[in-house]
Order: sequence, then C-alpha cells, then structure tokens
Amino acid sequence: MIHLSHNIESSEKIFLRNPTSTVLGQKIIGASVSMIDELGFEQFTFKKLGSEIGSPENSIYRYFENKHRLLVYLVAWYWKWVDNTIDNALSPLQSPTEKLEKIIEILVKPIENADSIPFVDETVLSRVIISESIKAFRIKDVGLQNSKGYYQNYQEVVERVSNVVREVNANYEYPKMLVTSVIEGVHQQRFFAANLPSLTSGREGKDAIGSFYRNFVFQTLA
Amino acid sequence: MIHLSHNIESSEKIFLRNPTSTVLGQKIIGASVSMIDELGFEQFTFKKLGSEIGSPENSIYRYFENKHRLLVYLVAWYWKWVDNTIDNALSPLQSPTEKLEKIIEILVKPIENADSIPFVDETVLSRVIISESIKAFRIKDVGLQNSKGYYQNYQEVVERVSNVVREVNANYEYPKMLVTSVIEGVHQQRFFAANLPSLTSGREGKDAIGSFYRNFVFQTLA
DNA sequence: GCAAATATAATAGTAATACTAGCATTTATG
DNA sequence: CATAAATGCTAGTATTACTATTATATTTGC
Repeated sequence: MIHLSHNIESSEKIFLRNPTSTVLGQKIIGASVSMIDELGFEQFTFKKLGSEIGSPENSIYRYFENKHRLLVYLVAWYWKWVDNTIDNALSPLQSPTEKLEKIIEILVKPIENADSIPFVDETVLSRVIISESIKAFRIKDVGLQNSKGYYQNYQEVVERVSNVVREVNANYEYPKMLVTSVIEGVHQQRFFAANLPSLTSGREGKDAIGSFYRNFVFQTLA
Repeated sequence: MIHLSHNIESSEKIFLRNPTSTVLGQKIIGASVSMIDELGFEQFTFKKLGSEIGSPENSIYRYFENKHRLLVYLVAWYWKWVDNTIDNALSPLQSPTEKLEKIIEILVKPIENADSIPFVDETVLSRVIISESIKAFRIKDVGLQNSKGYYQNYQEVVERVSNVVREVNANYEYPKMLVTSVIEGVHQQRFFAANLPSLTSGREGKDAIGSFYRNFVFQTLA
C-alpha cells in the first residue's frame, strides 16, 4: 500500500489528518474518487461526499481543509503510484531506450490491474487524474502550494523520467519540457479522445496516442 | 473589431445578450479579463465584477448565464482573434513550411500589439487564456457544450493549422493531435515557466518553448 | 479491563456564492 | 416624442464552504 505521509515528511502535509490511517479517511478517499469521476470536480462537494459515506461534512473537514486540497492529495497519491510503477518496471539491465519505451507505455496505457490500493479503484483514479488534475495546478496561488511541497511526487516523476531522457541523449537541452509535454499531452489527448473526438486524430482500436508520443520522444532525442 | 456574434450564427449563442453591442457589455468583457487575470477564475465572481464596473450582478446575468459561460466566451473570442491573426499572416506565396513556421510563431509568441479590440487588453487576455482556458474545456459536460458549438472557433483554428500540416506532409497520420498538442503544450509550458519554473527547461532570454515546439513539429513531419 | 485520549456525530450556526423575480428608471430607436 | 429596450434597485432563495460546541463513540496505553 502507498502511504503518502511517508513521502513528504519534510514538506507541509496536504492533509490535516492522515486519511489512510482510519476507516473514515479511507471511505473519504474511496468515495471522493468515484464521486469526482461521476460528478466532475466542480459539482463535487463535501456535503455530497458526507451523505454518500454517511458522515457529516465537518468530519471530512478534519481530514482536508477543502476540496481542492483533497484533489491535490489524490494527484500526489497518483504520482506516487506512477513513480512506484516506473521504479518496479525498470531494471538496470535495460538500455536507456528500453527504459524510456517502458516509461512511455506506463504513462500512455490506461490502468487495468487495480489492486495495489485496497480502497481505491486505480482505473477510476486515473480517469479522474486525466480530467481533473490540471485543476490542482492551474490556479492563482500555485507557487505557494508548490513551496509547501504539494507537487513533490509529480516533480519526482518528472525528475526520474528526465534522468532517463538524459541517459538516452545527454546533450538534449530540454528534458523536463519534453517530459511534462508528454505527461500533460497524453492526458489532454486521452480527454479529447473520450470527450471531444473531433479535436484529436486516430481511429478506434489503434494506439494512436502511444504511437504519437513514442514517435515524438524518440525523434526528438534522435 | 472582432464580432463573435457573426461567427457562430448557426450555433447556439454563448451569450444571452451580445456584450460587444452595448457599453455595459463592453465593460463586462473588459473588466472580467483583467479581474480573472488578477484573481484567478475560481476567486472571480459576478458580484465582484459588478462592484468593479458599478453595476448590480443581475445586470451581468442578463449577458451571461454564469461565469463559466463568460469564460467560454472569452476563449471563443481569443481563438477567433488567433484565427484572424493567422489568416492575415499567411499568404499564398509562402511555402507550406513557411506558413507553418509563421503559425508556430503566432501560437508561441506572447502577444504585444494590443489594439485590435478597443476595450480588451490582448496581452492580459492571452495570459488569462494560458492560465484559465483549460477550465472552459475540462468539464464533465464538455460534450454537451461542444454540441452547442461553443468551441467552434477553437476547432476552426485546429482545422486551419491541420490543413497546413497536411500541406507540409500529406501522409502524416495525426495532424489534429499534433496541432492540439502544440497549442495546449505551449500554454502549459508558458504557465510552468511563469509559475513553476522547476517543471520546465530553458534559460531566461532564450526562446526555449518556441525552439522546442518548432523542433517538435518539423521533426515529426520530416 | 478501565481510564484517558482521541475520533466521530449531531446540531447549529455564518458569510459568501450563484443565482431569480419584479418593478422603477433611464437610455436608445424609429 | 413615443415606444421599446436596457439598466438599476431591492429583495429574495438555495447551495456552498466553511466553523464552533458539545455529546457520544472508539481506540490506546497501562
């Protein structure tokens, strides 16, 4: 199981009370993921979440200051999960190119095996991240939130992948720009494919997004 | 001056009353752009906008159903403006490659000459678009909004640029994916550069984003 | 196994947001 | 200058986004 609390000890905590350590906390996380997926972040409220899990909203406020902070927590959790997934998938035996191919596959491929976290459906979580995670970042006080370390797990993934990019091509000038372009671009294209298909390319069944981004990365680094 | 009303006649209107045709409407547009820039979209309200322009909020509701619809309007306006800018910048004399280079320049370069719309500062508008336009799209009912034609101007830019992409390389499989990746990627990198510089690459002064995306496009199409 | 500490529930409240309605007044247009 | 249209004013509602207090469960430490 992934414990967020262990990973950001030096930073301020995203939560007020660790939700993974109690039954109510786990219900909050589990239900919020599926409710944000169903309602969208704007229509999601702590009141609705409370009535879903049978607890008053002030109990939820003991875990998270507000719903945005809860979203930031889910985003941090997701990227910790991705970081672990990448870490497990890579071996020192692989060539840098093989590593990068594997990483792109992880970033592009929809999640299927949903069992690493007991009370959250990772498939649904990844759908929420695709649709909503941008709202954790694209805010007026993002710099302040960042200074508190709230995006550290995301940054660690960016760092880790950037390092592999540098292994592939040590002279490449913009590794982080490449990595964040792929991560956010994949989200956007997957959102478009699911919701505004007229704004994206590629037929059903073909792995257009994967093919596009593999090509993007390896041509850029060639 | 750009009149949105002329461009989407076949679609449902984004507004309830055309804001360009009255003084109050123009004050609403002008003040909302600068207020969203200063406050961020979440903290921006019709109440605050009303007290800024000296009108009650219900007068604003006569122009726009809600603040999200106003954002959609600003986004539509911006893309109409970009569409015109691209249209004016291209000439049939140019080669497809020259056209595409010009388009990328327009999409990447921050706006400076701010005089095509009298009551809106395009520099501020483009900052708002970079930070907030994703919130016009990344919503639960985006398909419904799209079916009403609210994103038509954006789609027209995507179409127009995709056509130039096809002129450059008729065999390329994913023109729209390339175009939307560039458009949204540029926004994201510019947001990161301004707010979370640790997540992007490139030194001050150098046109890193432009160089990155020019390279991306022309290597992809090579 | 019990006391103390902690977590949760229940109730009650506030300020702000996101609207809507009705009517009086001002401003534009033919 | 009459009529229509737009705006302002006042008043209201439901919901959101919280906070506070106290009572009741539930853990935990001894």
